[in-house]
Amino acid sequence: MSGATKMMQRKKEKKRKAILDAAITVFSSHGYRKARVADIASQAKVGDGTIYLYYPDKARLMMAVFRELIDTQLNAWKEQIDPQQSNLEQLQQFFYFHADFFTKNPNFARFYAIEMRQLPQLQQTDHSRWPLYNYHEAISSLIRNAISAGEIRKIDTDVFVSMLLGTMEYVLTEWVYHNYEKSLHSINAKLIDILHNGLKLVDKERLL
Amino acid sequence: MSGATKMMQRKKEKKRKAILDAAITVFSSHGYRKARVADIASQAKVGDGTIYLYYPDKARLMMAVFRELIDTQLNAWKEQIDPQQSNLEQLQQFFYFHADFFTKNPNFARFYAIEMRQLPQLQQTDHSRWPLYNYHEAISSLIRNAISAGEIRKIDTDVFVSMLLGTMEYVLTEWVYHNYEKSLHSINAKLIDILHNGLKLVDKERLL
Amino acid sequence: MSGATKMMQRKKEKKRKAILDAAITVFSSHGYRKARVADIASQAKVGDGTIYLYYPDKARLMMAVFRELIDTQLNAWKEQIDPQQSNLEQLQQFFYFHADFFTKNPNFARFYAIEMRQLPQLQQTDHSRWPLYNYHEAISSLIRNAISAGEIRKIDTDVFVSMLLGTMEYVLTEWVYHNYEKSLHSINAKLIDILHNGLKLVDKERLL
Amino acid sequence: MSGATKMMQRKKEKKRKAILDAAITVFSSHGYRKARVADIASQAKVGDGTIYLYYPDKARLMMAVFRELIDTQLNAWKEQIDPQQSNLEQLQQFFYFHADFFTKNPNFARFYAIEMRQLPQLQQTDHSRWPLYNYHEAISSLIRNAISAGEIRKIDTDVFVSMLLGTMEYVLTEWVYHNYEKSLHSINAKLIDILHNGLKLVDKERLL
DNA sequence: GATGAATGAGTCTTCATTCAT
DNA sequence: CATGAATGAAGACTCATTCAT
Repeated sequence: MSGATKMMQRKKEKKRKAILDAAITVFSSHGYRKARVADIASQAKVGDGTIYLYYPDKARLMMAVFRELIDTQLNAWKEQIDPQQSNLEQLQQFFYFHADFFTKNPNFARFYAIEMRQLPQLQQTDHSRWPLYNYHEAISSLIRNAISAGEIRKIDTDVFVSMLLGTMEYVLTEWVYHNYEKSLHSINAKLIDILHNGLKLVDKERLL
Repeated sequence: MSGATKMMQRKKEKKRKAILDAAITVFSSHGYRKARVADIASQAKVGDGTIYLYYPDKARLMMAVFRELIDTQLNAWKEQIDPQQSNLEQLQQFFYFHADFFTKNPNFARFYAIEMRQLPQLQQTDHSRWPLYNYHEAISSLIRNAISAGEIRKIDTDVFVSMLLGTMEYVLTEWVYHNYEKSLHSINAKLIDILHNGLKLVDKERLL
Repeated sequence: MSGATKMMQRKKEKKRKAILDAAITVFSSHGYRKARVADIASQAKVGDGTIYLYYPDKARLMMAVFRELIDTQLNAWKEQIDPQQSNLEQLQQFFYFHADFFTKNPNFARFYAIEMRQLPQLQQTDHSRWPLYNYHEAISSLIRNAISAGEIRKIDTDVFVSMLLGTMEYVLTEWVYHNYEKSLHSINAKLIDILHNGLKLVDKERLL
Repeated sequence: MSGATKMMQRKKEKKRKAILDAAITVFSSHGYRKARVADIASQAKVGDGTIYLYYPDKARLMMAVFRELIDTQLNAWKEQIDPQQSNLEQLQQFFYFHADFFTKNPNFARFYAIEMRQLPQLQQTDHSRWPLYNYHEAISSLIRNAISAGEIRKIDTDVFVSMLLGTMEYVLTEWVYHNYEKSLHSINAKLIDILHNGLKLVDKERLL
């Protein structure tokens, strides 16, 4: 009996995954508002009502899609980290990794930059509901480590995370709005330079 | 004849302003989607159809509301600039000014951080349609001047603007999501420090 | 499974009929434009949206109503045909049958004469979409048979059909416009005389 | 003073004509429903409200347009009548004349065949309001004369008029629906044959 | 658990007509 | 007489969600 139950659970999990995948596809190509639950259902090859056995409503499904995407991204990033790299290098790698990903999947860039903003406001009493919570945590931890390791000076971690993710979002949004001109990689290089060295005149310049 | 026309033009302009003000109020309190055109009309004390004599549709009205808010902000900021200040100081002032404003008008913060993101995508072939175009330009020019004046080193202006506005948006969004905890001013100070000095260990720290 | 499906199909067909009947009633009494979809829905005791599961829009529903009426008419006419009658007599019967029907259902006369003309123009690339296509075909075939059987001389079938249906429509329209004065039957008799004998002076008259 | 008044009257008449002409143009190209009063006004180079000084509402303007077109047609037809022709020949001429006209002005055919049907129903207590009243009268009179002159046999005039106008409308409608295939002239010839000779087998055929 | 037919709330926009100037 | 800015009524349609089977 327990075996049968396990199999059913596995089956359920498979169905949940099918729905999630369908949702990713449909949300990505149509956007949250235009995406119809019925489309997701037919894409997932389940009945319309079935979706509601797995997710309470469209908005939560969207949230789940986000978390799925973000987790997938985070994991992919973590897997390709070279443990020899310093924390700072890993952080830089974070941006190059995403520049790569979005360049290759412009649809997801639109999704990330535009669609995330359409997320219906849920009660935000819980910080961990913040859609980018996991990103925040991952970067946050890297920064703290970099500080501990003496790789960078002691800056405010949260503010710095906001700078990084805010810039990333903004750049991405502009990139999408302006039809994928420019190169995300070239932007990255300039960004890292500013972050690392600040605005201060360097000694050489000061001499001039 | 020309007198009458002038008076009518003034009257029309007054009505346009009434509609815009009503729209700001209604959009701010209900959000773009829940705001009904009919509510805006009655708030502005005009007929439903009158709105369409001034704005082609709800989305464009929203755009106009934005531009109005942004322009008002920009002008208010410009007026309180001390011409004695360096470009860099003016830039810092920009953020303190906004921190002030949003702290005092949290409704507008929500509007700016959340509602702006609901803006229906119009054809974005024209860069000047970018909602924050004026902000971008204003900051951009300050930065270029600061560079010319030797106040800061020669960084990529566009990337830097993206960092500033992106961070501002992100911080604001977090602030709204997390129910106006923290203080925007304290965040500002930390932000400016990071931007100015970068991440690099300062000599003193390095010596330790 | 197949049983359940069959029952559902029958249920669906019943609902389709309910909607169609409600539409006939509402369209007939209010006219196409004033008829509200919501009224049809409540008359049919279904939800507003349900109608759209069966007909893509109001205009197509109207088309379906037409075809339904016309088919019903055609079938009723065919059923009461006396197979002993010649083609010509059947043709005459066609008009007497309709005169009867419309005299007894003046509402349908108004519908047929007036409302049909409000039909939104769909793309008319396909001749079989022509609302009176079935009528055209039925009469056309009678005429061809009458010619083959030597009952009437060899005239142009299409033109003759146009004469018949056009006259029918016009007489009906006048009848409705002029508040159902005259008798459709008396008109019929005169019409048939003209059609059959033409305008030519008959020999007797010529002799006078 | 009387001179000035006369001039004003002439001016008014000119404006009425301008509005009517504009209405013809706009109604013909957009159809009654889609035609906007404001478009007619601007086409006529008058204010929107001005139209209502000349016509009580859109529907009556449409009626006026019809009468204007029909009168123009009737007059044009009358002018080209050869007084030597018999009444019957004049009647035939009536159809050839219209076939010509509509072939050269397919837009008006659409207008006549389709748009006339959109005419909002006015109270039809008065027969002379019947849109085709003038046509009816003109043809009616020709027929009566033809009968008196012994050119045709004594048929029911009204029914015959209905046949003629009904057929004309139907043929025109089909012609428009089916994208102006066929030739109106060729149809005319067949039509006249049927009308004149009826359906009866002619002696020659009877012999076969 | 799964289905998918049924529901019905909810709103932007048009445009004929009016009337103050 | 002429204007044209202002009005406001009116309704088809979509689609997230439910629930009987």
